[in-house]
Amino acid sequence: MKTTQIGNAWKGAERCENCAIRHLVLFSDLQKSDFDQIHQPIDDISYKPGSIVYGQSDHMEFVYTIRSGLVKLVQYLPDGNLRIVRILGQGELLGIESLNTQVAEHKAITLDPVQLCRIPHSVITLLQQNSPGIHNALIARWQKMLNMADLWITQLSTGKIRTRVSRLLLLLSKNSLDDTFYMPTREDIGNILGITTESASKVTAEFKRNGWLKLLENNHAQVDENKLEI
Amino acid sequence: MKTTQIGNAWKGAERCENCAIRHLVLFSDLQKSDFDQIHQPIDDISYKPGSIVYGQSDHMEFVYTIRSGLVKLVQYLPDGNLRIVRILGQGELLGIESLNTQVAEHKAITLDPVQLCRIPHSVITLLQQNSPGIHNALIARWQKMLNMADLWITQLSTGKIRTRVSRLLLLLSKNSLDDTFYMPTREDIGNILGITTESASKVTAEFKRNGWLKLLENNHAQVDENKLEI
DNA sequence: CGCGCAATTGAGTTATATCAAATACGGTGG
DNA sequence: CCACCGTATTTGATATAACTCAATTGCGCG
Repeated sequence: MKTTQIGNAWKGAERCENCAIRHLVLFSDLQKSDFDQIHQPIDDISYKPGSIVYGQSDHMEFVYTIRSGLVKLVQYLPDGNLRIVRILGQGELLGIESLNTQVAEHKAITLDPVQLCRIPHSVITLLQQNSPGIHNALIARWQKMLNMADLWITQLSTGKIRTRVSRLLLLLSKNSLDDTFYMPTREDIGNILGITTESASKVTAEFKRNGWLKLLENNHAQVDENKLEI
Repeated sequence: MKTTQIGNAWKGAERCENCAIRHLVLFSDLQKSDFDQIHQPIDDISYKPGSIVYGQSDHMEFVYTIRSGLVKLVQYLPDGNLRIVRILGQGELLGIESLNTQVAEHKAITLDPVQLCRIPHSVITLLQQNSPGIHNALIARWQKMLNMADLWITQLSTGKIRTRVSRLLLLLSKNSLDDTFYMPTREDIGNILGITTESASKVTAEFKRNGWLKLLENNHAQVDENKLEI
């Protein structure tokens, strides 16, 4: 299942300092001297779509920065049902909650090809003691996660199905760099919105017939932002 | 509306140090010397039920610790609809997001008689610079909020109405100190679960008929935890 | 080219919303 | 203390939305 290809592992964080997306990640505020403190290896790992990064209730010794790709966070209900509670993208942090509890609150599954940096908890702990800048970066991620959770409640769990699918597609579209975006499977759409796969399919098929939604290759899609109802 | 009775205002934080619920609040880890840094007044304010502590998008210069009572956080949708995204109780922090953005993400309304400590942002900022212990306290609150948000998504926005009402009542019951709990209005239950007031009423009325839910005076209630389906 | 999974579609059922009316309740003033 | 008023809650009948189940089609991959 977890078909990870361990790429460039290296000691310490020499390359973090020159990382192409450093401005987007946790270490954006750090100084040269801060990086010198880091002696544990920070690995750069590639995942195929559908890989499990970690499971709910897993004991965690790492957090993960998303370099590229999308990851869904899934939570299971006592009755076996599940709900996708967030989708995280570039620059966001996986397993942030485990920094305090050592335990993962969610199952994290990649949606498309994903590259992650795996950061040992001990690195974060060390930086927290010596590099005050890290605090704001962590808080910012907590805040973004909470905003997204609230959005999930108000926009994606409220109202008629057609409205909610619209909101989801618009959200995916806006968060994308170009005018196309990753189109989740109908099953995932169902688990994001708390509806059945069939209902998700009926609405997306209708949007396609109306020409408001166009499916492209590679699980991507494009929407007409003016036609979709909010 | 906002009928606040400003109670004991005082300079600095002499009384914070000896606060009866200090172990529950943001300042639990602070030392004597930390309190000496605080020179802005931290006011203790009482609110009647239904008072607006602050509005969505308000410019914020304070955060609020809940000394007692319950506060609902409400968010409005573009179409005027609303959803209650959280209910906060003793020891929790209102307006935590405004520490970074200066703007409130929610409207905060008291459910029952509430006592809050109003803490200027500047106090938190100061402590963040000089008293590292405050960071963990803040992170812990972010984490608790996020856990609650996820619970709202998975437990309270997923499944049939009867199940969701059950989960809500059980949740309220478990979070209560004694075996009774604050019973929200049917309208609030609707806005918590994303259902209509009538549906909320029909289910709660049914629970009452079955003897699984007993209404007490003072908007309190009691449930038979074994009978309510999860 | 065919296989297997994902997506779509349709018919029938069930759950929930809607609309309207009746009842219960709490607080206020006499 | 009681009657009254306004609001919250309950209830019922009906309309609509969503789910369920089953069958079919479409699509990517070997």
